[in-house]
Amino acid sequence: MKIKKFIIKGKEIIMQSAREQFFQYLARKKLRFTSQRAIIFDVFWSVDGHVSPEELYRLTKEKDRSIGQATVYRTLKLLSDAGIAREVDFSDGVTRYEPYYGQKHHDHLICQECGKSVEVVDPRIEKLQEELAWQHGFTLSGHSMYLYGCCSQCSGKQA
Amino acid sequence: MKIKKFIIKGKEIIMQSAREQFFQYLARKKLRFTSQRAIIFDVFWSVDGHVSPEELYRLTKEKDRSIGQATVYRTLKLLSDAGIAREVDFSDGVTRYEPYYGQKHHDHLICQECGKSVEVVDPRIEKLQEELAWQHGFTLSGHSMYLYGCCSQCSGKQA
DNA sequence: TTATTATTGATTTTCAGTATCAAATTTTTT
DNA sequence: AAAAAATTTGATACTGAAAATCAATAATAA
Repeated sequence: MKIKKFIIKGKEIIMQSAREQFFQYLARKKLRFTSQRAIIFDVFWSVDGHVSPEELYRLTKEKDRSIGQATVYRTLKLLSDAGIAREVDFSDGVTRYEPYYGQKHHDHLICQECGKSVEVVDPRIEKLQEELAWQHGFTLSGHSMYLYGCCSQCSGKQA
Repeated sequence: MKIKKFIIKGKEIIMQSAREQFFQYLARKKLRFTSQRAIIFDVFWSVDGHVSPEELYRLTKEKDRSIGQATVYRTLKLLSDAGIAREVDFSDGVTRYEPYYGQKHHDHLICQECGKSVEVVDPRIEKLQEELAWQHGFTLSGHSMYLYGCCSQCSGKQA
C-alpha cells in the first residue's frame, strides 16, 4: 500500500514536471501551449509503454473528436524535440514513441514470437559503448540497442 | 603487397562461398538460381558497404536493362533470409542492405554531422548482451546496436 | 506432351509520414 | 480597440518505400 501510494505520488510529480518541461520548451521556442497540445500530451503521458502515432490519434479522439492526426504527428515531434518523448523503432514500419522519464534511458529486449518487449539497461554496456566510440575518435551523443530473441514463455511452448 | 594479395584472394574465396551459399539456400527451399538472381547477387556483392534497394536497382540495370525493381526487392529479401545480406537501418526511412561476410557481425558507429558510418564490434559488449537477455529469461537470437555521435573530423571543424 | 510449380516485370495498392493551405486563433503593434 | 503579424489547426493531397497482384514465361516433374 505504502509503496503504491508512493509510486503514484511520484508519477504525479514527474507528470507535473514533464508538462512544465513541455511548456518551458514551447515558451523558449516562442510556440504556444494550445489546448490540443495539452490534450495530446496528457493522453500520451497517461499511456504506459510505447504508442504509435495512429494509436495515440485514436486515443486522443476519445477526449476530443475534433483533433486531427496531423496535429498528433506534429505534437509527437515536438515532445521528442523537447526531450519528453523518445522514438522507438521495432523495425516493423511504424515509429513508436514512449514517455521519457527524466534521464532514465533504456534499451529494448524483444521477443520475436509474441512481440513482448522488456526495457533493459546495463551500465556496463553503456560504459563500453562510450569507450568503443572513443577509440574511434567519436564523441557519443546517444545510441539505440535492440536485443532480439525468444522469451521464456514462448520457449516453453515450443518445446 | 603480400597482405593485399592475400586479402584479395581471401575476398574471392568468400565470394565463391557466398554465391555457393545462396545457391544452396535456394536449392534447400526448392527455389531457382535464375540469371536475374545471379546478376543481382553479383552486383550486390561487388559493392562494398551498404546499398539501398533503389541504388542496387540502378546499378543492376547497368548490367541488365530488363530487370525490374520488384525483383531486386525480392532478391534482397532472399539474400537476407539466406544469411548473406544483412538489413541495416539508419532510421532515415530507407532500409539498406550490406553483405554479411561469414559470421563476422558488427554494429554501427554513425556521425550525425557528416553521415559517415564505421563498423565496430566489441566482444565484451556482445557477452554482456547475452548475459542481460539471459537474466530476463530470453534466448538471444540477434541484436542491433547503433551508436550516434560526432566524429573527430567534424568535432574539429566545429571548434 | 502435359501438368505443375516457380519467376518475372509491370502495374497497382498500401500505408506511414509530410507538405500544403485556407481558416481560425492568438499575440503584438499601432 | 482595431489592425497587422505570427502561429496553429484540420482537412486534404502528396510522397516515397515496400508489398501485393497478375498475366506472361520459364523451368521442372509426371
